[in-house]
Amino acid sequence: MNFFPADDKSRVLLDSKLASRNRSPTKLDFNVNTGLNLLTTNSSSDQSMVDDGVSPNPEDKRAKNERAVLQAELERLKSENLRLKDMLNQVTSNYQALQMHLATLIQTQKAADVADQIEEKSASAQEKVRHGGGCNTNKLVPRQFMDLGLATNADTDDLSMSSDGRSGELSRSPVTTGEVASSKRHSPDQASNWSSNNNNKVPKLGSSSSSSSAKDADQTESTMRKARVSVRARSEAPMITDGCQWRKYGQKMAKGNPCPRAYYRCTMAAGCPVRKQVQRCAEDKTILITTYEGNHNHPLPPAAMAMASTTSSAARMLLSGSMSSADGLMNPNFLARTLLPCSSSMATISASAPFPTVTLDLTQTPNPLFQRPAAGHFPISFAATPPQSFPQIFGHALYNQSKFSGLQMSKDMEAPPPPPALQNPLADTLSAASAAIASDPNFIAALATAMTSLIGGSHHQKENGNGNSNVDNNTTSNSQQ
DNA sequence: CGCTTTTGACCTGCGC
DNA sequence: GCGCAGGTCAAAAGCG
Repeated sequence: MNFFPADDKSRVLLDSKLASRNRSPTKLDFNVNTGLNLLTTNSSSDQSMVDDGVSPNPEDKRAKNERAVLQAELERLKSENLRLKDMLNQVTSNYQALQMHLATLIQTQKAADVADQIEEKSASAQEKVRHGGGCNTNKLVPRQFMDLGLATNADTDDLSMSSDGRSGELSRSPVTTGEVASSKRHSPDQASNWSSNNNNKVPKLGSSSSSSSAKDADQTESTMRKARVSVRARSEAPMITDGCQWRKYGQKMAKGNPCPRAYYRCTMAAGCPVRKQVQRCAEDKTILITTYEGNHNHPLPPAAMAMASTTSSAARMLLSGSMSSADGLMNPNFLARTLLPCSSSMATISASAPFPTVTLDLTQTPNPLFQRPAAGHFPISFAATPPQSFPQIFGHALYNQSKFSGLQMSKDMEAPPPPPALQNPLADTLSAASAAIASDPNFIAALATAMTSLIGGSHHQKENGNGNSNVDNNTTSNSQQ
């Protein structure tokens, strides 16, 4: 007997094609049952036969038919769901593979750059050691580390020790450090002067005469320039909210700009060296230019981490690049390759300014990172770096860098080995991007949307600008800019 | 009363 | 040496 005419056979084939592998036994059972209980498992094509009025119990048959229809629909949806899942998995795997490949390419390129820089530097150091003599030689070697962008903490700790012997004071040393690093005005002795300025305005000239090596250090320091990070953002507010507490300590009319420039100092901790300048753009007064300088010497609230870390990272990278060259001047190519690849449309570096300055321009397209993913720039892979990983990176508080970077120098890297230097540019670019997010609410919204669509909502952690990539620092880290 | 802001004076570096 | 410009100080004023 053939209970399965052509219709049922074709349906079995169709079902077997749609069903997943592990569901085939069920499907088989289903089909067998269908064969044995023709009325209950008929598809809609059998409806006319079922409803021909011959059946003794039409209501029961109708219910069974409905059930059969629903089951068929369910099976269809299941198979479609599986198919979509397979597609999603394939797309995801392809996406991840591409990201890995891209990251590898970027890091390879940066590794080559960093290797070149280090090679040049070590050659220069060896040259100096060979030709240098006397007490200066001893100073030169650690200087080389600093020239690679290392924190000036060790140096300044020494200086603060020599000047007032109170370097252990947390609120003191960082201040000194922050100012020493580079202010063209404050040489290290002046830095200690700065730290005591609140009490005594008379410069401590005596402290600078402690030794000739200190003078050499002063001269060298005077050639260093303080890195700054400038953020341009459209804002009607007098100041962008970056999570920190600021106290205004001055205001000046700057040349070429009708808008006054305001000077703020971080008041979250006594002696925090971080300052910022806020000024509206002369050309477009809706653009607020905020320039950050220095590193915080205290723990930061999450809301402040993004901007603080960004300024720190960007400035550190700037110094790292600038110090890489033999004469301490900037190496724009290096910087361009490390910072700009990710965000050339929003970040610029000014080497001609009094201070080396990284400018993050958030006034352009709110999200160049996502709008131009294939423009040849590293798209700051938020997706490659899953959102939940940001807080991990983020966890390295600036406070810690500034606190330990000096020790890393003086104690020959007893701290856990920092990530390879080549990873820092990546981290820094992430930082820069996170800062961008932090300061632009529209960007945050765009990012949230993009991430939701990219990650499929599996990662719901909001960045809100807190994403930070202040990867634990580079041996060449300059925790105090 | 304590903190913040304002604002004129002062300091420093740089170019001429 | 002088003037300019950027940056900072600190007394006075404002504010909650």
